[in-house]
Amino acid sequence: MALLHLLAPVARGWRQMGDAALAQFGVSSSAGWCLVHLDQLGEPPRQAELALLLDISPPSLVRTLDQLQVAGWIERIADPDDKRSNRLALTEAGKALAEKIAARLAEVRAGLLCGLPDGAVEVGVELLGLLSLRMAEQRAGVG
Amino acid sequence: MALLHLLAPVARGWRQMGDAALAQFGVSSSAGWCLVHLDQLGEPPRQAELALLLDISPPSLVRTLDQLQVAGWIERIADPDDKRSNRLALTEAGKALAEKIAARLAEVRAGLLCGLPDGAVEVGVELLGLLSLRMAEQRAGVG
DNA sequence: ATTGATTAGTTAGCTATCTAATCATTATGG
DNA sequence: CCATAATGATTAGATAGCTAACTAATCAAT
Repeated sequence: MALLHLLAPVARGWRQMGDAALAQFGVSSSAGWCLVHLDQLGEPPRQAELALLLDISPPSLVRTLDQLQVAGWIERIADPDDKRSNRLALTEAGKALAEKIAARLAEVRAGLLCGLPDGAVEVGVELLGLLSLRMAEQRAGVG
Repeated sequence: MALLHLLAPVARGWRQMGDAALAQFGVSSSAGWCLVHLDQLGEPPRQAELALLLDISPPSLVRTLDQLQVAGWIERIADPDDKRSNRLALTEAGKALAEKIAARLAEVRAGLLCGLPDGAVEVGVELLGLLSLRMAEQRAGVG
């Protein structure tokens, strides 16, 4: 019953915990996740690919990338095969930062998830995955 | 692992489904929930009480209440016992609208939650409730 | 009774997200 | 080969949330 109502505040809380944990590095949670994903990908992705991974829209990603680029942590490299698209690459400094951030976020996540009832996280992931699918269907199918 | 990453997009999706379902009434999802909660409460609450129910901060509520008041669906009634506080009451029209909205949102919720694995919703509620608690502790205790 | 702290609501300004529209480039189909 | 469609990134403008700071009113304590 209250499940759907809990989603937004818990999501906000998680973002705020990330923001607090990454404040020491001078980046927000959303910027931090950009860096972490870029570090984990082997090949420099296009912006739309990264947006898909982060579950945000391409326009939303632009601002964050601008900040990261100005700060010197990423580069937009022109794709030689397609002049419309950029490839997103970490700088040296960005790669080092991404690793610190990943470690910090893993700590925060571990602190938050430790000692939960057996199997709860798995059920939760399955549940949220299903809801996500259904929402995507509704947007596509009914609309 | 991906649990925390799923929260934000699913929460956004749910809000968007609410917005779409309530567009016919000319209200957003957040405004709609205000009305529904006001209708379900017996006594006209103060703004801070409603904010608590909705899991948002009191300043965030102000804008929504302004809109609802301008649209003629709620009234801010001066509390006779405490000149600082308002009591939030639905107008006649607001009460009628709140009931339509509650029915519409219940439909949407039912469509989204039907046929999920046994007990998944219960586990999800427990999980999110626990996370919410831990986040509140961290904010209070560590900060 | 006056001073100081707290509380209710608001305002101002920030962030992150969204959609719709635009521009440049690439792909496609007569 | 050219016209049209589709794609990648961006810009513009909207919304909902937040914190910090402010006003007005109430409470508490000497």
